Parts: sequence; C-alpha cells; structure tokens
Amino acid sequence: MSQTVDRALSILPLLAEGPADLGQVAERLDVHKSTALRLLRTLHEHGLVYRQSDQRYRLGARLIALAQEAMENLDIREIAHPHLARLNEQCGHTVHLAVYEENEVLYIDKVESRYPVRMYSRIGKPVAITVAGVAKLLLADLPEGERRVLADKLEYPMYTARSTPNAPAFLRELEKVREQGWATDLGGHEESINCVAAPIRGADGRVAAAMSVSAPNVVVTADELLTLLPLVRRTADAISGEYSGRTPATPANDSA
Amino acid sequence: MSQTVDRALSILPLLAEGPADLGQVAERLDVHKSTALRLLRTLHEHGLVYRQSDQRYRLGARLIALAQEAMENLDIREIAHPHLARLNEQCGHTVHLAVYEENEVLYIDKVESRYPVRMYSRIGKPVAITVAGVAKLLLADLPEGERRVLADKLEYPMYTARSTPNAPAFLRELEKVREQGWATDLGGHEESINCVAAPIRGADGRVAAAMSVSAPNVVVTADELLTLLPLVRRTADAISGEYSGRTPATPANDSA
DNA sequence: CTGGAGTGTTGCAATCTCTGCAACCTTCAT
DNA sequence: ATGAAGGTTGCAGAGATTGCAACACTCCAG
Repeated sequence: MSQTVDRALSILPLLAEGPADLGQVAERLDVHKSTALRLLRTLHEHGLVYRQSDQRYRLGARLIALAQEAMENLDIREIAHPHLARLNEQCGHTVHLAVYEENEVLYIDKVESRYPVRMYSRIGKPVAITVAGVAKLLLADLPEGERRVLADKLEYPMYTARSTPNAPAFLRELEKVREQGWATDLGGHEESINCVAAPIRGADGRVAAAMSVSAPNVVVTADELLTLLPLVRRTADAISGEYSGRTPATPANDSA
Repeated sequence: MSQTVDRALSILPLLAEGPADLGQVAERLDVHKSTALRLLRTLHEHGLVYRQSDQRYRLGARLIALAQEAMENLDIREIAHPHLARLNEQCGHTVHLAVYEENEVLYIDKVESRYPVRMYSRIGKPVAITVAGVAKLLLADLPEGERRVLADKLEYPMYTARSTPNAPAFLRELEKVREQGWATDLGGHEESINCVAAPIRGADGRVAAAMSVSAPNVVVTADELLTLLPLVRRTADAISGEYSGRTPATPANDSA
C-alpha cells in the first residue's frame, strides 16, 4: 500500500536468510543501488539492520529487542505461564503454548522436559502447521470459509508417513478436532514424538491459544501420553478461565 | 533519510509499549490519521503489526519470527552454544553470551542454572550496560574515542550501592577490564548476584562477544565464583579459537 | 427508533518525497 | 600504477505520499 515502506520492509525477510551486501539487496528488490542504500540507511537508523565489519548488512539487535517486548505484551503468555510450569512439574514433559496469527501458528512459550531427551523447538518458531496438535486446534476454530481457503493455500510436507497428506484430509482432521475439543499429533512431525493438545478460549468462546504436552516414544508411549489428556484439558480450561476473566487471577485453583 | 519509512518504523517501538489505536498512532507520529492508517496497513501486510479483535494494533508475529531467524544467523551463537552448555554442566550456574551493537549490549544466548534459584534475564533483552561484566568487556574494547563518547551518553542508574555511579568511574573500570582481560559484576545490578565474564575474540583480535557465569550469593559466595575464572577464560578462549578459524570446528578440545 | 459522537476508511489534487541516473570516491587486487 | 568492484552523493524529473473532506460504521443516550 505504500511503495517505499513496502520495499524497505521487504529487506527484512531477505536479510533474515543471511547477510547481504548492497548490490544483492538492490538486485533482489529490483531497484537502483542508491535506492537500496537509502532504504538500508533508514532501517539502520532504527536499528533494524546492522552493518557488520565486512560492510554487509544483517538484521539488527533492535529487532530482537522489539520482538522481546512484543512477546512480553502478549498477556495470554503471562497468564498461561505459571499453569504451564505447574503442568510440567506434574508430568515432566515438554509443554508448549502457541497462537495463530495471519496464516501462521507460532510457539510463544515453552517449558522444557525434565527428561534428558528433549525435542527441538524454539519460542518464536513457526509451527509445522499441518500436523502439530496446537495448530489443528487453532485452525479448527477458524470460520469455515477461512479454514478452507487456508487449507488450500498450505503445503503438506510429508515429514513422516503419518503426516497429513493433503487439504481434504486436513479439513477432515480439523472437523474431528473441532468436535472432540482436543487434538493429537502422533508421529506426524517426527516419527518418534507424540503430543496431546488442548484449546484455550477467550471470553468470546473463540480459541485464543492452544497448549500441548509432547514426549518422545522412548520416554512414554502414545497411549501413556493420552492418559494425560484430562490433566492437559484441565490446565487449558484453567488458563481459559483466567484469560477470559471468569476466574480471579489467583493461581493454584482450577475448579470453578 | 527516508521520511515515509522513517515514520513507518517509528510505529514499531511505539507499539512495543502496548497496543494502540489509529488515533493514538497518528497523534504520536504527528501525521494525519489517513497517513497513519496507510503506514499501519503496509506494516500489517508484512506481518509486523497485528490488528487485534478490539481493532487496536500491536506488534505482529512475523516480527518474532524474524528476530528468531536473526538470532539463528549469528554464527557466533552457534559456535559458542556447545561450549556454554559444557561449562554449565561443569559448574551448574547460569551462563550468558552477549554481543555489542550500536550502543547496546544484548544477551543472545543463555544456559539456565541447574540450581533452583535462577536469575531473571532473557535472551534478546538489553543488558544493564553500565554494570554487567559482559558489557564492560565489550565496551572496553571499543576505540578510545568511541568509548568516551558512549560513556558520556549513558545513564548510570544506581541499581545497588555498588553500581557504577558515573562516566569517569565507568571509564576507569573499563580501563581496568581492558588490561586484565576479564571482568566481574559483584552485586552491581542485583544486590545478591555476582558474575565473572570473559571476552571472545575474532580473527582480528577484537572482542566479538563476551560470556559470563552468574550466580546468587545464596548458592556461592563471590570468592567461590571467582575460582571459576580460569575455567570461564578457558571456555571463552576455546570459543575464540573456533570462531576465528584457528581451531578446527571439532568440539571437546580446548587446548591448542 | 433516532440522533450524535467517536473512529475508521476512501477519492482526489497538490506537493513534496523518492527514484534513477551519472559522476565520483574508496578499496582492493593485479 | 591501473583497473575493477562496490559504495556514495547531487540533481532534476516522475510519481508516490500527504492531508483534506466527505463518507461509512458502531455504539450509546435520549
């Protein structure tokens, strides 16, 4: 909508791939070098890009600091964290919190497993949207139309043999998840990792976030993990209650 | 340098303080509402701002994802991490990695203490620049002129009675740190927390990053913590060697 | 139900900013 | 020394951006 800003912002994902010099930036933006220079300068003044010693540009520190503040402002994260930590204490496994935003699902909090075998994931990292339990829950709650459009736009990488293969299968899965009110990912992302997920709802009843407990097969079987479902759902409901303002913000109670 | 982009980018720190509506943004930018709207729209298209259900704008998820990628591209972080983890295994305390960039010092990695008492800090958070051991090391390596200018510009909050009080004291401290090649923070940021820090140097001999081990008084006294200095320095040197390309990237060796 | 205040949104013309060019500078390698 | 490669600057024209004013929408009170 604003050409100049549009171009400037396009530089950011470009640099996210790795450092680049002026010429490369200009070429990929398809603008004159001098134009790219001035855009980079402006980004630089705001600390969003940094010029390293070899004169190449990369993303700057302020970007990281901004993202930091952005996360701290997501109040659902603050509310949820103590609950997630308590759940982790009870079951010992990795606990994740994720939100949906503009065609992406993002982990916004994580409590590490207490077992030595941990799974790879990182706060801020986009989630494997077609297979993760939290992603299914968040997408299942979208309005029908939006859900279909999104499902069509997605790609369906076959991480494993049990990954969701295509849009129709995904939509069926979402329908199921929608009805049962919880979701799983049994080896759909990594062969040996399973997870159980439950939705967190806001005051309007819409799914505002989703949480999950994940563990590798070597620690607990899928069946054993499923026995945690009630606990996970109770935790999610407790967060929902607090987030929607129904429960006073006092922690440690999960009844009405 | 570019007015439009400048204005657009100014919105980000503004939203970092908390969600704001169109009117508030326009007012703080000192532009017409329609202008602010179009800038916000452009930011929105790039996912840097998000419009929440109450129509107010806040920072968006893509910002978090970008920052994530930015950090992963800092190769010093990748190189250092296994060393930091090993150090943490050996001593059990919190280990930090920080870099300097444009008048700021930022934590870019952290390995949590294994003791129950942990300190508050977060990756991506700017460091208390006038007191932290890592900050002293990074600033001490700046060219004399730059160092003085920066020291003058800084503020010197008295977090505790032992915080660095003013620019002259800070410059003296930097001089000392520069000569001895390591630094400490003994209760300068939080009364009960001490840390020992060592520099990581690149191929050109300049300080490229700094690392530290921190622990609260209740776990180890300052004197005990200081006994870790040789270990911390050895770790830092090992990272330096690998980062500057002297040591082959094989981990687990810290001799020549 | 109606009126009005508060916000967000769009079309338009004037203007001011941004763009691309070309020349210049710096650095590095031959 | 000489040339090449990349970075930087001044300038005039082109075109994007701006602020305005009018319009849409929601919410609330009467």
